[in-house]
Amino acid sequence: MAEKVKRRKTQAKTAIVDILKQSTQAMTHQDIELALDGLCNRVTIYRVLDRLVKEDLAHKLVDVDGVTKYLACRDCGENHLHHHVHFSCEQCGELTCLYHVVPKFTLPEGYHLSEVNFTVRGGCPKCNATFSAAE
Amino acid sequence: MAEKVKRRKTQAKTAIVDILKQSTQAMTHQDIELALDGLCNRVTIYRVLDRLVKEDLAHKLVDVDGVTKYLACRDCGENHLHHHVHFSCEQCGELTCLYHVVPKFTLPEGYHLSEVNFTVRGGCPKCNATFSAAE
DNA sequence: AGATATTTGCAACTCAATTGCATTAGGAGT
DNA sequence: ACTCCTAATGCAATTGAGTTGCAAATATCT
Repeated sequence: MAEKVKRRKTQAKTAIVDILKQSTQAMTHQDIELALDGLCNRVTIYRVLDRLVKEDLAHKLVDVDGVTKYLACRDCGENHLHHHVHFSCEQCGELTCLYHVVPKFTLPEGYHLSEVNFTVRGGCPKCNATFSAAE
Repeated sequence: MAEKVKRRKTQAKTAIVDILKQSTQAMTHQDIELALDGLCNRVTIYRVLDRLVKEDLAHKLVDVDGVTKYLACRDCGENHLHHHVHFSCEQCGELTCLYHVVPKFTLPEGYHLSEVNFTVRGGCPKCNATFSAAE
């Protein structure tokens, strides 16, 4: 489990980290590719993202519809866990972290927990507002 | 939103429903294809599964690693919601429903909830037992 | 600057899932 | 049982996300 490889600070990595940090929502590989505007190859993006996840600089998470998205790590505790709820809006498609919404539950005897993925789908405040207005 | 189409009871559909009902865990398309043993085409399986989900006879859910799986509907309330926790075992890969584990949480003002996907990853009792024994 | 291991680009590939279209087969009405 | 209509199926081709092998480029250390 020990990190053996010496990571390098490359153009692609720096750019991708910047893009992720600037986004308030989780981004798909495609989103990132678009934002990079040809700075590097598609494959490189995949590889950089993998590395970022390994280095605990980003989270990889899967939306309710199976789309994988990436998110810059922000004040994740020591354990790098995402115990809070992820909200996926049906209208605008945004996937955001509700950092302060942490569900309470207890697993039955015999289960051991290592990772959690809580995703809630529905309408976000922004879309609900325009939706109500249109009615 | 009204169902316009007249659904038909076909060989493929009956077989797939049976297979799903007999399984205690969520199944991938591949699992089902294997169980069907050539009874119908791959594409038909996809289409039948889509129909089953539309008819509220099955749930489609995505594992933490992005693998989509299907599950027969069992005593789902009127709303067909899966508010309970899904447990995904890291060792054996099984995805099971913990029907009695329902997390408590409250969304902030302005959010509207329509669907929920709670997946917890870790070790299931069966695997934890063998794991401990091996140590 | 030179050595070395990491990172990148490219092309080819895998795998899940979808689509168009012609054919088959439920099932409702006669 | 026969006919008709439409849903459902099979097949082949396609899409799209993600991966892999390998040679070339480049970051980092001395």
